[in-house]
Amino acid sequence: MNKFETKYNPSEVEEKIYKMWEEKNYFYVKTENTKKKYVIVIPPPNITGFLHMGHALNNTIQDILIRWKRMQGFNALWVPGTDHAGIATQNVVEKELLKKGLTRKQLGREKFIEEVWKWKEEYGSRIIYQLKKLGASCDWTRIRFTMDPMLSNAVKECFVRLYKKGLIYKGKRIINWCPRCETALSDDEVEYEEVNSFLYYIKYPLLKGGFIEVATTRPETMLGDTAVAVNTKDERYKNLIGEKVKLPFVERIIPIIGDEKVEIEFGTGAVKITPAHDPNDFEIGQKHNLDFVIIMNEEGIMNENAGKFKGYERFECRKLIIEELKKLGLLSKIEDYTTRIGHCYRCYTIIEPYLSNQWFVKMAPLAEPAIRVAEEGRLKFYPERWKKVYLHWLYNVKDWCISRQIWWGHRIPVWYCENNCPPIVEKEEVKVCPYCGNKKVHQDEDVLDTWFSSWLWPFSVFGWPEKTKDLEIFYPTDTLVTAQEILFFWVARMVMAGLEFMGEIPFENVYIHGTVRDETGKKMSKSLGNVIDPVEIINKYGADSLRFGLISLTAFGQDVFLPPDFYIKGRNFTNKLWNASRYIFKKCEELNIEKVKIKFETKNLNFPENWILSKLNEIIEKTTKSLNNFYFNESLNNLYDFFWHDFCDWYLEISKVYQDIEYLKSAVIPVLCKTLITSLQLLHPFIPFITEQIWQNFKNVVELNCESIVISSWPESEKYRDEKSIKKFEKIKEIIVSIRDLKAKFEIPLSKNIDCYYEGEIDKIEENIIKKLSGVKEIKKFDETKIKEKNFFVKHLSSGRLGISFGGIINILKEKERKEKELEKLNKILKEIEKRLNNSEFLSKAPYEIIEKEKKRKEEIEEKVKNIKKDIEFIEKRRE
RNA sequence: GGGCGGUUAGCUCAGUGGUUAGAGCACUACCCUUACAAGGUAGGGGUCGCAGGUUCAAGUCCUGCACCGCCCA
Repeated sequence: MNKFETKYNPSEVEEKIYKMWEEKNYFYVKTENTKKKYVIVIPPPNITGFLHMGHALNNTIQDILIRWKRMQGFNALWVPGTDHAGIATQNVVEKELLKKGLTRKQLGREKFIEEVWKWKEEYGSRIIYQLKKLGASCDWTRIRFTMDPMLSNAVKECFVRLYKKGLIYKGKRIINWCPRCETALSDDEVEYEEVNSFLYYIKYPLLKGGFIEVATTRPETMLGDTAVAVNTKDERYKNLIGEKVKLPFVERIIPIIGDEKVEIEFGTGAVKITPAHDPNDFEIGQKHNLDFVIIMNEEGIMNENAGKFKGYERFECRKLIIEELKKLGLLSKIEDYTTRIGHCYRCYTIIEPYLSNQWFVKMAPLAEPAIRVAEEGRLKFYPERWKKVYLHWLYNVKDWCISRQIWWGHRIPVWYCENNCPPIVEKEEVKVCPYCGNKKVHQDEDVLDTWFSSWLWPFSVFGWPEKTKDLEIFYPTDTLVTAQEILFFWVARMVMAGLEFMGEIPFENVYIHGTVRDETGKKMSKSLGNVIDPVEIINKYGADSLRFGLISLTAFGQDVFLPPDFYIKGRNFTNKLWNASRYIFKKCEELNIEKVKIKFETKNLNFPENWILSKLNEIIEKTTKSLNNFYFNESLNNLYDFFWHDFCDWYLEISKVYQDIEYLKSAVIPVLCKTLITSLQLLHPFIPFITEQIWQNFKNVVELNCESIVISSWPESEKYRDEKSIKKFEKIKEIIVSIRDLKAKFEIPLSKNIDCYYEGEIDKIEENIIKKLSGVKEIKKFDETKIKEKNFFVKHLSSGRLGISFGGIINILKEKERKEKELEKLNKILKEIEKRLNNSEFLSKAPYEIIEKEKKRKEEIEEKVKNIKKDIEFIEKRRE
């Protein structure tokens, strides 16, 4: 027989077990249609990333689903992969280069991209290996990267198709520009933050003499003003519409225009219009045919249009302008003002609204079907409230800016001919202009937004646009597990792409889990220094402890505030699981049973066996039900209670009572093993490593018919419930707890065997159990004459009087107080029940079962009250 | 400004209208009982944010308010 280590060593076991799983290929899924499939595609982590708590939660949930479905007999496929994360990765590599004193521009495009690939090969899979540490049961043979040739092909195909459909266009628009990354960003990639700023009131000289005063938060943009606008209805300014203003510094003559979009209440009611540096002004500029003057370069440095301010950085320029305006007497006042400022989501630099020629996806036609599938309920959200958020975004969706002025990413598949022919949009490289035959063609310099590849993920991973077998069998996928942060970036766009290119939603269920925060509710971030590193926890306490803690604390779709010691519950539980298993294992060995059968008849079993088997069936049903509803914490916490309390505290202890070797061999050991093995299976999706290790240890002892728990069958309820045994168990439980309670009150150690006296009927089995579990030498027939003895104490139970002789001293006053408190509480409840039962409306409106329940409750509580009164009476007599 | 979530034990959180509102950690007392001291036994600790309302019945549903957090404009 194999050995069962005394101590469970997670770090050692977990590594070994994961290796075994990989060697056995359990996570590999054949491309075949013979079984029902269940597919999840991973939200591909960024190649620059390290595993953090958010990933840990996200991937644990996916692993639970996949392991559970695999055990249920599904062809359960979890596709892993990573995302090339254009801007983020480029930033990281640029920083590395800077250490060597190099910039990407010095290196040139080709060399730089080589460097990024090198970096990717070296570090880009870190996070994937960390997922293995977590226990993620992905099919690693299907690992994908958004820049793999296959996925790049999908990106090109998508671009070309949308272009030909007229859904991709190039246009001069105001976009969000990051002057540090030197690229355009989509609206979703901008993070807004409220800041305390100032509102500057500036006097603009009128050509005819006098001034018009405008208010702005960004005075430096005045250099690019091409109009001043007032509301057409604003009586103060009506007569000024059509007049001219001479712009200070650049001396441009600009008109005063009227537009109903101008807010009369804001500032002075007159606003400066900078069409090349503000989205609202851009619209007004287009409408009124204004000039568009760009005043800074791509790095945020003022250009020649800024006149004497050329060469100054934008915020430095602001300071200078204010100084100059003051000197000229044109700055009338500065007010405090809170405003929201956009920041780059990758480097947090303040975004510059910037007029630029970029590629866009026309979103409205794509959004329409994506709206419909959610409205019709074909696409389901868990929790459902996210549906509203998703729809709101889609109802108001704006065109998506997809070109990025960086080098790392999918280069835009568009070529331009020197002869000003129309753009050539092709998947393959274009060498000759198809319009004029000119060989002088060049490809667009820009690359595509990373999300332009991610939105194809659920089918690009299977080889789309090729009609692969994988694509046919595994698309659409089943469940997407993600965090709320990328609902728009990613989820909504995947739905659009899925419907557009595959004609079907990419997944049926979207489970959105909460954000992991620290214990004060802040997001975990390196800069705040409040991160709990999951890898560190895994190394110290094991992935199972980490997973247990995370899942147990994360309620359905709720954010979780993680205390630093959140893993303790899991660590303690795995310890318990290990030791209970070890005990059962040793018992099997001791009894020298060839191989324990865990399939057996429930006839001829005693009540404790029937009771725990009834409980086992109950927990199977509960767990499956909770998992079906994505109630992960509920299922895990129920399993915890069942295993620790019902099984270990009660059944396992009861099993130690039996002396009858035959019954032990034929009933007790099989019941122990069956309950343990089934529990392991139910727990396996949550804590895969330890359950597998125990399974392996038991393989030679119990008839398991399966070499690994990973591929064992999910337990099915046998619908077994033995009410008589449950009642019997409740009876002895009351007796045992009462004796323990009395012993505690008298400060008698539980281990010290005493005699007790009991009035009710008990059989031999019950008697033995009570004796062992409450530390009683003998249970004697209740003796009336004993009551008068000074060291005899009585408690009134529902099944009869219980008495013990004691040697110590009880604080009888305190005990009486406690009883009276309990009595008071029960009386209060009793009154409420009586009130309810006397209420004719309750009797006529409440369901029958509830009324019956209340009646039963009343009887039970009355019984308890009666017994407590007797207890009090007894204590009072004793005092005399 | 619009929307969403939260407010339950000292802390972190469960609680899907119907028993006396639960768990883990922390706390108190006793116990090294041959699976487990990362344990066992027994316990203490709550006007469920506030104010109304609906209902036979509200921690749970509705309205308002307060505070915390998030999203969108």
